[in-house]
Amino acid sequence: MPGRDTMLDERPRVLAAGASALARTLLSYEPLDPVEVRAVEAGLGGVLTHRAGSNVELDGEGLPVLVVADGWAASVVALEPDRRQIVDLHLAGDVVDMADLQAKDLTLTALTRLRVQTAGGAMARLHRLGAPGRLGRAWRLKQEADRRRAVRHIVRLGRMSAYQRIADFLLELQVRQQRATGSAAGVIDLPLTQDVLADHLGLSVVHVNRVLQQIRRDGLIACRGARIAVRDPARLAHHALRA
Amino acid sequence: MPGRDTMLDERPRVLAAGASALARTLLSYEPLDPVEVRAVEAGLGGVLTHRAGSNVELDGEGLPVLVVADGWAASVVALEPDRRQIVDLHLAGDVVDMADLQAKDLTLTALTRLRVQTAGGAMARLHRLGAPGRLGRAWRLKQEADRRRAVRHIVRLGRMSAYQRIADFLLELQVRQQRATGSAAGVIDLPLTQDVLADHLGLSVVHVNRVLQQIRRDGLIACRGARIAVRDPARLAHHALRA
DNA sequence: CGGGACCTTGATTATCTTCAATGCTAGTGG
DNA sequence: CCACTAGCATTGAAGATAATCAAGGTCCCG
Repeated sequence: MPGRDTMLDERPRVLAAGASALARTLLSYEPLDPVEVRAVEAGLGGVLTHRAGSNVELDGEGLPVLVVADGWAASVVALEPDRRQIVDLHLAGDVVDMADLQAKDLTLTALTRLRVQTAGGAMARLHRLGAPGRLGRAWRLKQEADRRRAVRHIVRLGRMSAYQRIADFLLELQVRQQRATGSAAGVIDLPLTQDVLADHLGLSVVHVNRVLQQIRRDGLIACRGARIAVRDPARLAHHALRA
Repeated sequence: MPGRDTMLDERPRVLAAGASALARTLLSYEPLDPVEVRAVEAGLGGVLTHRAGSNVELDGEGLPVLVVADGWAASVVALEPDRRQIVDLHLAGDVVDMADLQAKDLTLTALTRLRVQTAGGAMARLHRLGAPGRLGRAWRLKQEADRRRAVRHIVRLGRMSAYQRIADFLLELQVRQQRATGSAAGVIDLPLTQDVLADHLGLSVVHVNRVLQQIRRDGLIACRGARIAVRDPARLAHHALRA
């Protein structure tokens, strides 16, 4: 089968109007005026760039709140060598509270070239303590969405077949990317190895490979490099629930 | 092994008989003086009792923060009829933020006779926004522990065998119960049906049954009704990691 | 050209589910 | 007191799903 796949995909992402992924994400939850949007972007610190495969460490003393500007990161629990669980995937527009990563054996790893920004004091406070107003509400909605996502992932791991897990994961990803980068519906950017997918979805690489092929053969998706086209969203959603 | 140690002796190891499970739990994270303990208990509202099997609904308008006084509750995601995932188990001393349960198809169910208290305004604020002082710190530590527990559960579901899942779950439970009720080490109170266990651990009832027997036959635990005795904690812990 | 990272494939095996009974115990009403 | 039921634990047999093992294959890069 000519399934040609991934590799580092370093095209500069096309972001309309210069809006950051975080701002886009927040806007997708709550209408914000330009002043509030600027407040968000002004609240972000310098950009740190990490190579794919490197761990994001905290050199400073505080426990900053990070925002993913670009690229993919993962919260990883290492078990025996060659055995790990990717607890969560973080992509552009996501907020990562490093305080939650203090748990031993839980590390933040760059899966692709990764750019993160530290959230300044005001933003970190907004994140940890909440804030009134539309901005606070947008942020709160984002946090609630993340908690729902965690629940969804537990359901995936606990009660879904491999086919369902992958279908459901792709659907979730599509929505997330639409929110964060305003990407077109029906298109998913997935610059991850099947190995990473496997460790996130609790499956073996081989099985992920086979099931992905099955989903393609079923005409639900089509792959071209790191890009996935959702051919039949309705049927994909249907299979995520029962199949 | 009661190591005699001045630092340890400052911590109230033996708790007052009438202390609530919540107070006990918080004390297990941070030494609190009697005034602070009373503040916690004064911050709790009336007790609501639920029959086993009933759902905990919100009759009032607000989204209260609940504290489990007694019994077991579960956050349940219902899939098809006869298919569900128990996302989390709540036992005495646990704090349940009903705001997190607003997600559709996520309900709070009483697994046994259940008594819950609403956390009054001050306590709810402390929960949602944090607070300074030892009390705030204790609460924050409890919340962090809960987040670590969620991560641990994802690892269980994603990367552990049935044997490991059950062993690891029992170990976690033992520690939780020691914290909340000061129960003896090596004893677990588990008034849950194997059905519930299965839906929490992502397994079938039949398999839970067989694996439990295996663990018993291996001499790691012994069961007498709803009471489990941990016969060999070290080996149980070992099997939770690699078996 | 050789090596490395990743995807793909086939064969084999293990783990776990499903189906279908069978006990067991406690509660209920006659 | 005794069926009688309901809920739960247990068993066996059969089958499905997914893991593991072991190669190849492709593409890219130094």
